[in-house]
Order: sequence, then structure tokens, then C-alpha cells
Amino acid sequence: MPVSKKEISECPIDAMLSVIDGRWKGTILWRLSDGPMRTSELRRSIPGITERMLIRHLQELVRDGILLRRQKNSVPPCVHYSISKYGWTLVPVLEVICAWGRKHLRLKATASI
Amino acid sequence: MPVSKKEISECPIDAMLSVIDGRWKGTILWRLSDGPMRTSELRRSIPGITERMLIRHLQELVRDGILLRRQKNSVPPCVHYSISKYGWTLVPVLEVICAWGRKHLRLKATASI
DNA sequence: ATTCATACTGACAAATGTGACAGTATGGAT
DNA sequence: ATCCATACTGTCACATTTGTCAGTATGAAT
Repeated sequence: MPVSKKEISECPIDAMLSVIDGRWKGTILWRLSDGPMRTSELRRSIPGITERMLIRHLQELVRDGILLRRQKNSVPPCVHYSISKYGWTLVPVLEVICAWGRKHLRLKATASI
Repeated sequence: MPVSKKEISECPIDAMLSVIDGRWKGTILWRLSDGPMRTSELRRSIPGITERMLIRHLQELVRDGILLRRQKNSVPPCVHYSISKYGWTLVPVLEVICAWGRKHLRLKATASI
């Protein structure tokens, strides 16, 4: 059960954050929490992400055991990514993170009007 | 009520994460959740951190409204940092993050024995 | 015959983050 | 007279991350 990239921090907060550390990983997981998606669907559903970064992050998440990759040997290729059982343990954490972000995003927006 | 550094992401997850984005910010907040601390106390309580990075992160957290800085004009100087009211809204989120990290840190440790 | 879409890889540049180091002011202790 | 501790600032180098660009294989559509 891999926790992350390089080395595990002593600090559990750092340990958790390192799993979703990467410019787009939080967003990718958030998208996939609605259900499996193809690479190209993900790309189109995340404004601003490049294909290169998407794929790099997907590969890291698969390597860390957070995502599953399912591939059909067709032409053109068709690959689906989904959140693994292990990855699902992360989702409630993301929900709390998201709730905080949503709340303070809203405050910010209201304040700037 | 600032949310973060540069620009606010559309994604609430990213928005939240950007507030604690930085090599040591999670740990700093975690330390301070036990109560206010002086700069030098913090430094000594976080193994591996350099004074430079500590101060940079403290300043960012103050700028973002997460921390409060209280200074006594004595010699040598004495500065205390504490979590602001706004910063405290973050603590339950950190608790959830920490719980996940602790759990999977433990699994990892057990697995490697 | 050409173009398109898919899911990638590789090489490289730009941006950003981090760490190392030196320096500042002051008063007290040695 | 020298050294120490405190809480910083500034500069630079190194490392890592991110983004940009070009290229690959294949079959179906035009």
C-alpha cells in the first residue's frame, strides 16, 4: 500500500498531502469521484490542464495505488481511469477539503463584488 | 479574507490546498494548534526546517490571514505566532488530513517490518 | 492520399520552490 | 573586547515541477 512518491514524512499531514501533491491531482480525483472516465474526457473536463500533465499525474496516481487503469485494445485506444478501493479512502478527506475551499471561495467572491 | 498566494483556482480543492501549499506549512500549523509559539521554539520543534524557510512560510501564513504575529519590542526580540480565528477554520480540515496520514503511515510501517 | 482521434513518450525550457550562506541590530554574559 | 541569542533580510544555486513542442501507431472517415 504505497503512500507516495519519494520518502514518507514523519508528519502525517505531509504524508497525506504528498499523495495528492501535484498541480492537478486534487482536481483529477474530484472528477473521478463521479465515476470512471477516459483520458480524453478528463482532459476536456479540466480547463487549463495539458495532456502531458494529465498523463503524468494519472501515471503517478496509478503507481501510488490511488487509481486503476483499464484499457481496451482497440483502435483508437480507449483507456478508463477509476478510483481504486484504496483511493476511495481518500475521498472523504477530499470532501472536507473541498467543503472548506467552497466556503472560502464563496466568501472571497462575495467580498470582491 | 484571503484564501491564498497568487490566484484563486476554480477548483475548491485546489483553493484549499494552496493555502497550506509549502513544504512545511502543514507541520507549522499542526505545531501551532497546540498553542502560540515563538519563532525559535517552532524552529526547534520542527526537525529539518531551516530558519529561512520557517520565516518565509510564517510570513505567507500571516499575509494570508491564517496566523497572527505578536511582537514584544525587547532585546533580544520576542515574536509569538498563533492561529487566527480564520486559521482555526482550517484546523478541523487538518485533523482529517492528519488522521488519514496517520492511518496509512501506520499501515506502511507495519507492512515494512 | 490526407486528415483525424486516441493515448501515449521524449526532450527541453521556463517557472517555481527550497536550501545554504552571509549579514543586521541590540543588550547581556563572559 | 568577544561572543551569544533573537528574528529577521538578501542573494544565489540547486532541484523539482510544470508547460511546450514534436513525434508514434492505427484504422476510420473524407
